[in-house]
Amino acid sequence: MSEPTKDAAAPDHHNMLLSQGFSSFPTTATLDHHLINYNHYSPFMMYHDLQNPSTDQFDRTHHHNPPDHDLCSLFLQASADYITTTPSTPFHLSSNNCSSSEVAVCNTSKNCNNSNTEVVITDIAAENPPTPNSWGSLSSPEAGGVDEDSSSKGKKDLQLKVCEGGDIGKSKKLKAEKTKKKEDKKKQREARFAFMTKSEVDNLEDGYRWRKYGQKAVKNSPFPRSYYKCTSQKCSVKKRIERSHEDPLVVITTYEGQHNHHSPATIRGGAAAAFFTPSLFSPPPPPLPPAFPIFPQVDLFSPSTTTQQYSQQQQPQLPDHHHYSLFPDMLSSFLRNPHDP
DNA sequence: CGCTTTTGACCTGCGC
DNA sequence: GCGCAGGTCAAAAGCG
Repeated sequence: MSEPTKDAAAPDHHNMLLSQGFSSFPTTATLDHHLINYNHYSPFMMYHDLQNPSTDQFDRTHHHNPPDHDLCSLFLQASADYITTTPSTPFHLSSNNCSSSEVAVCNTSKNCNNSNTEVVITDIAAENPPTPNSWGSLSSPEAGGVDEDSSSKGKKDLQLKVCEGGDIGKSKKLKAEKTKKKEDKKKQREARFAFMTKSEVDNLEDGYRWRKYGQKAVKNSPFPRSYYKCTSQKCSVKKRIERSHEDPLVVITTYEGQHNHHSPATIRGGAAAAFFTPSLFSPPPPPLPPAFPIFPQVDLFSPSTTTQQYSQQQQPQLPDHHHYSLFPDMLSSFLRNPHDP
């Protein structure tokens, strides 16, 4: 997981969570073609293998408790910081396992001060995230980027050629070209992150201002999906909010793209300031329970440093990509154990 | 009055 | 080509 870069004045949501007893972990990876989801912040490192639901190790004992909405929002703000300021994702994902409408299931449980919050971040399609230099020119029609219409028109032309071609070899070649074009188009899509949050409130405050531009009924779900755009000029970030049909208490928030500006709440000290209220930061959090045995609780940025040291060392810097490259191997080694016969 | 939400129409991709 | 589902647009309505 990366450390967001911040202004001196900006609240440090990441460290606020760390001070609450949450530790930082990467989000998602694939292992043996299985999509594995990790907690973003959690005192417990838990996971769920999508293709082996029997390995579900979620702590469901606190689900009846009312969720702590402030904490949910803090998660979202920290995650939004991450999305806004992280120039690259930790590792590539197999987004094929997860369609735009499917969000992988994984839970994080925290039982602290009678609050129970479950937040999950799933990097759905981060195959070709923009670099920091490209933040101002994200590929979207609104930002004057790649025109989706023209690419789809080209695709139609290609389909026509495939139909007209009598030569099998040529047809195969064209089909391959078609597939490649499809993949290229997928790569052009903005990075997407899905958050699953246990909450009675659909639209949790995440520090940014959004304008709703659509709502659609979702197949096989009684709950509609809402579409939002960031109201900031030249920012093409979108988010979708829907409730899980499997668990109506779970809100699935999917962010697409990266903000090219800071959170208005951060600047105004509005919503973010609420997180400094005594309800969250006084009295100090109780000691952490032991980490989940299979997944040692480590700070992946600097395993030997404390949270405080970590923030002092890392805060002013951009995320170091070398750290990310360590994650897949490290986590794969963690994750293999539960599946071993 | 300006901004946001609602909602039906429209567009696009995909499978058959 | 057709139907379906997801996503977006844009006019109208709602709200502070």
